[in-house]
Amino acid sequence: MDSKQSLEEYSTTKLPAWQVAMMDTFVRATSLVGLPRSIGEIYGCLYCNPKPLSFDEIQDQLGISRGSVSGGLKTLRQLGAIKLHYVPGSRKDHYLPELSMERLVRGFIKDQFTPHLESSADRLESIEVSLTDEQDLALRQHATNRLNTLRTWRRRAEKLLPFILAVLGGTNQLFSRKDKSPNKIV
Amino acid sequence: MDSKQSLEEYSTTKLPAWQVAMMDTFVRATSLVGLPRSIGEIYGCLYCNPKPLSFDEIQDQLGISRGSVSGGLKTLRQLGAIKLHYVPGSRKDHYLPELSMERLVRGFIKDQFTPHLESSADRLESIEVSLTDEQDLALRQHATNRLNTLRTWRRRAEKLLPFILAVLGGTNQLFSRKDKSPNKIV
DNA sequence: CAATCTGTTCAAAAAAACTTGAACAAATTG
DNA sequence: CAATTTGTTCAAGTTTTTTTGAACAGATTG
Repeated sequence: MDSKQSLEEYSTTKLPAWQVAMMDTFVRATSLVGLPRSIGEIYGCLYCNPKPLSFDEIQDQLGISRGSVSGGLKTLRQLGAIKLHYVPGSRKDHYLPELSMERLVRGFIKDQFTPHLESSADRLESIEVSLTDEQDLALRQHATNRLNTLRTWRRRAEKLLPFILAVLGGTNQLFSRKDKSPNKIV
Repeated sequence: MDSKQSLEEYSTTKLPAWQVAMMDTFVRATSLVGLPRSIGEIYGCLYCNPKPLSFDEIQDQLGISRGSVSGGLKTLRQLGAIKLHYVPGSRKDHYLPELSMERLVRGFIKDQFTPHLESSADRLESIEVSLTDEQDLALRQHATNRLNTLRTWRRRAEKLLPFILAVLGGTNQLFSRKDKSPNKIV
């Protein structure tokens, strides 16, 4: 029996064309937002398969290294883009893709954008401080103006995020507001 | 006279701390969206200076190569993030930063996102075609479902863009709609 | 038209990002 | 508890991206 044949062989089962094309879509999307190719491949792989896949099945389908699979799954978990799925009788972890666009985007934003936005608030304040060193008064005034513009930009970016999620989630709750001008945005 | 001293010397005038910090903000922002550091530096440099800068002044302040300045200015022009500013009496090009957040974002989206969105529509159709090769009917059905999900995602992403620009531009025109349900979005 | 000025191009160097796989750790099995 | 299974880590290797600077092209000047 081929029992002890656990060298993955050259594995990499040939995938159907539609799956390759679909995975390509995800690879493009992930590199568009600055994530490595392997992450797009892994998510795409899960997205195409009707059943949850294990670590080994993923590595097998993609033909990439164990290290890449491990790291990719870790990132995807952190982004909330995949979910652990318990499979009775198997010791291995199995994964399913998150299919809600809103949750996918929310995870991405929370992980990749929000931290930057927050730290930038601090950084702008520290610029304000170092501005007191500037001796040239006109220049200092100019810099102050620019700093205020930056603050405005940052505030707007912050306000934008809930909108994006609302539009993507299709919740249509954009208009519930606490203030008195329910039809004004910004 | 020191007339023929046109070797930039070690140039790189020491910049004030606030300018360095402000440029740092832009460098972070540009790498967040996947543009090279030098582009953030150049834009930041223009952003901090009260007067239009020439090629040489930029290179001087930043201490980077002529090639990088040339390439960076080219990209920034293409994104609409800087504007040529004619300076009487000088043969050199001078640049000013675009200061409208809406225009900055619009340029970026138009250049980096829209093309992808458009080509993806075609690509999804070609997946539909290659799907006819799939013999396993259940699998084919599954793939069809997933493909439809992708189409929905793509449509939503497309709808999102005008919203983003509207929020950032502060035009408050989000609610002018042609149909009869003026309070429903998506 | 030779010399200079302004800016671009592109091959090669440097830096950054990604992937690999062998060594490791932890849990489970027999 | 030795052997196996499952997955992680991380140094080294590979690939991709960015930067550099010398050669070039086109204007302008004297």
